[in-house]
Amino acid sequence: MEDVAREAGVSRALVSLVMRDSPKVSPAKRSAVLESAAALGYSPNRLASRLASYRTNTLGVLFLDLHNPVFADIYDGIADGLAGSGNQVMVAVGSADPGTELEAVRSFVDLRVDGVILAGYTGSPEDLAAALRGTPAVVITRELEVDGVDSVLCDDFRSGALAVEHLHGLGHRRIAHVDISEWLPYTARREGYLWAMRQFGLEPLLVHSDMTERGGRAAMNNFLASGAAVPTAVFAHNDLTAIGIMEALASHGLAVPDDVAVVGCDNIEVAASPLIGLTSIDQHAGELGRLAAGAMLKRLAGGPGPAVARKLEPALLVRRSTGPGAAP
Amino acid sequence: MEDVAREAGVSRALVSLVMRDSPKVSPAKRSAVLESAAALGYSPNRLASRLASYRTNTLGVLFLDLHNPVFADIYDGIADGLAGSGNQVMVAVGSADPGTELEAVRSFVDLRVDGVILAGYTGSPEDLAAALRGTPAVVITRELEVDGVDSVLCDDFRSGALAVEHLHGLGHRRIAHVDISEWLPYTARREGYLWAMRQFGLEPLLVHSDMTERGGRAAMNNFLASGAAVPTAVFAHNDLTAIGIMEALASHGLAVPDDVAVVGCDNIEVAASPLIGLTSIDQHAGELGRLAAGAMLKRLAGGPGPAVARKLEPALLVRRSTGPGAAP
DNA sequence: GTGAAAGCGCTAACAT
DNA sequence: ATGTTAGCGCTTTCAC
Repeated sequence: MEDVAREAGVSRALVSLVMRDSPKVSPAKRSAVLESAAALGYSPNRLASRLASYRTNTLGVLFLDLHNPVFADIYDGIADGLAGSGNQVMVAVGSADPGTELEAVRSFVDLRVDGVILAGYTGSPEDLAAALRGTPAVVITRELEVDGVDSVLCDDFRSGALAVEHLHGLGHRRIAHVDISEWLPYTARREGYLWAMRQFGLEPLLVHSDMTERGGRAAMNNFLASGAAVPTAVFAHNDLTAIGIMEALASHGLAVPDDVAVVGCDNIEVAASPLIGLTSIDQHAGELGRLAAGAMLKRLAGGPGPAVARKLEPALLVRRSTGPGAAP
Repeated sequence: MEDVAREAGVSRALVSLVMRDSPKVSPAKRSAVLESAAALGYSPNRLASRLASYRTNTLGVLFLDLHNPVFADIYDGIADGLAGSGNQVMVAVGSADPGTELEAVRSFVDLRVDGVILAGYTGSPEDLAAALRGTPAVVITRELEVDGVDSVLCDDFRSGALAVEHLHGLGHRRIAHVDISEWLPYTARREGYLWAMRQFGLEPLLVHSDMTERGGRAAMNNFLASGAAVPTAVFAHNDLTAIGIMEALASHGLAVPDDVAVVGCDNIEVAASPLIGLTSIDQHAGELGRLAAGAMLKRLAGGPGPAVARKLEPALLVRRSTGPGAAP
């Protein structure tokens, strides 16, 4: 920078201004600076500028899992919602390990990102608040009551109820739910399922799995091997699990939807594929990402304040997996 | 940091050493520092430490597309290969826009990451070299001749040839290839296909698409609507495209593999699903990620030098989409 | 093992 | 509009 300034015959401060295209610099000097910068192959060290300016114009986005395509949809929404705001996105990927996500958040905070967007967070509100140290955050898919942390989600309780209502309407009475791990803080879908089952006077049947295709397959295989009476319908926590369930059913010679109807959740792209035809409950992933970006921008502009939550209404999309012929 | 030092009754330098758990500090002082750091809620500003130390212990990873699950496999491989190396990963996502990936690389470089891993890069070698400014890089899925930039890939030419050989062996003679855009630098699969077709004295049939499920569907729909003679087999550039093709065939009442056999590339998880049963050519995505991480670690340790390329042998996985009954 | 001093490369008042 | 002067929070010699 020193060199560029000398080469262009100006001061370092002027170079700094040009690099951030400030309007308060004469066109002549500007082009002179730009020219010698190009000649010297200079580009500003952003670490230094961030350190000095206290502003990084960078948002950290944490994904729980790259394998679930719903996160790609969320990413697109975030990118769309941030477009033109001058903010950069830094992505981190969590993992099954519960400590990893907090580690990633801490890392974002140590890097002084302006805000953190969490697409899925499985830890406690207290741990998150501690890791954030006041950095604004938006959590997608979960409602957290932490100051400065907004929530954007789809009504999970309603999603669970919607699935049961749909299946009940088709005549199903033995409706199972393949859920996630018991200890995860995502309980609303299960509760919606349980609530609706009770409303209809039906006996709930809960099986736990791990949110993956493989997990869904294993859960259903285990169940079928157990010799227990097979339900006529299954509601899975997400589409990946639902697809795994369909695979297990197929490998046991059970037809979908005639023997067993299946409902998933998320409405990932492949669910709509004619090869799969999975009835699913759309969580509006793209819209959630867009809203999260909007909420973050608003908070960045508006300063601290109490948590704001935005909850979307889920939408049932009926496809072949609960289609005609599904009546038991 | 000042405060922590005072609180613990030591100098700032000592705090710095403790924070980087240097071995040259007495256990007593160490715990004293750690304690007061916890009490004061202190955590080091990594921007400052990076600026001062010239080492970020961070690698930038650029993905071309989050929607293709093959990148999740690559990510897992990278994370696995980097585990225990003390390096952090920063992810950025490119997009269709050719400028975006270079922008992301420049951003990584301005942030002074120690190295960049590109999972898919569609630009020119010169542009990449310019954007990197000497930062070490590893490109996955492509061979680039740039100093300091290593390549890790699967033999694409062989993949294309393998697909044709497999289909020819099944008795197919009218074998089409649904390719990517003509201007993209990924031409080897196509060339392998063309070479093998020539070897067998067959007439090639090329259609271009965009690497997505939707694109594959559209390409096949267009083709079927055109009234041209339908090939008995199709080799798609990747699995996503292949699945789209299968969807289009299904919606036109054509059976796979009896009317048309389909071969994909990548061997993504869903290809193996019994619901899809797509014959695919495994590119060893996880292994590519692991190798890329290893190459990066090696380069970080070994300094600059000429480009090194590592090429893996693809593996054909035969499934239902070219299974028995496929003979035309 | 510990402390003092000199930067890392930039931004942000302030004065001109 | 442009130059000057201090830092940002940490790491790093280098003496003690």
